[in-house]
Amino acid sequence: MREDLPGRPCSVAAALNVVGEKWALLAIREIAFGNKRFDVIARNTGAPRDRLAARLRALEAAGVIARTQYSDHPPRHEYELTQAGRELRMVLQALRTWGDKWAVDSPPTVFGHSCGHDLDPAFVCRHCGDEVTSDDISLAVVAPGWTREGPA
Amino acid sequence: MREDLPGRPCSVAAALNVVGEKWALLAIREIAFGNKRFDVIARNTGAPRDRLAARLRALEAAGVIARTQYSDHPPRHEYELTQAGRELRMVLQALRTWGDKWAVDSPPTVFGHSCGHDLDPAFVCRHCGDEVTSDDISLAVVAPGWTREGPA
DNA sequence: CTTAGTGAGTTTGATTTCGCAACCGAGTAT
DNA sequence: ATACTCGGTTGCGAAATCAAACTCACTAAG
Repeated sequence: MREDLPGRPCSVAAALNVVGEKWALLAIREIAFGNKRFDVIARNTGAPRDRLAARLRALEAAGVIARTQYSDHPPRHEYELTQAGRELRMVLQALRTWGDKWAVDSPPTVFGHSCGHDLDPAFVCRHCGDEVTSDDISLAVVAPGWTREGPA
Repeated sequence: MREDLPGRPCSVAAALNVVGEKWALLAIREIAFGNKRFDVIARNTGAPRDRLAARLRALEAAGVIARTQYSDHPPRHEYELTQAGRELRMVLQALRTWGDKWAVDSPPTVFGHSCGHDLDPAFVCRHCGDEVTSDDISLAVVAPGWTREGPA
């Protein structure tokens, strides 16, 4: 996982290196819904079977999903999210929130929160408790390799 | 933007249809940092110049970025985020949070919130006020085309 | 005035990835 | 005996990606 990425050192780039390939996040979406089987994941994502097989292997190697055998003869596997994979659901939720607003006519799904209501998530700053909108985030501290205008 | 996607109707898929291609989100990251110029974006993302040119055009067509001319001879443009693009910063933040934890050794950047502290964002349910973890989200209502196990 | 440099791409040609359809092997159902 | 399911793999053409070089229009330096 320490392959040197081009561009600046960046957690976004590193994350995309894991889940940025085609179909990866949709496969994770399906597994997050509890669809553990290859055929169902393939149908629901629309991914070509060969690509899906390759993605699932890569995601397993990256530690995002786990493949467990549920039958010996014939060998049959099912997929589940690891802790890292479960936490990717927040990424899916952010994409869904954006997509609901900007990429579809009307939201095709509504999610519920464990409190009983429909999920209407807000980003909140843990320090001040206020909602964080995308306009009041700013870059504060950077590691070597970072500058505002970028390395020469 | 109403191209029929394979798989289920889904805002995540629709969002990825806009920003899921390679380099798209990293280009948006750079523009969000205020880097408006082609060369800087290319350097900081590491994207090949032709791919970057293609992405920027697609993102402009999708309404995520705006290209404005700041010089006539020679024609020179600069890129800015539209409102849709600014709201994608929440997606970047979700990816960054995940990447900080699971895809890098130590976070290469720290962001600040306008309250003055380092940004430590939490997802909170607007109804109950409690923090939403990825484990207490569940699918509640679905549009036609959705089932748990998926369409035949 | 000649030479070098910058900015924003485009072109070229090789490499990778994708997508589709067919096939396969081991089992189960009819 | 035949068909069907599941979880893939194989082959192959099409599309996307990549790195490097090239272009065009201008600006700065000597």
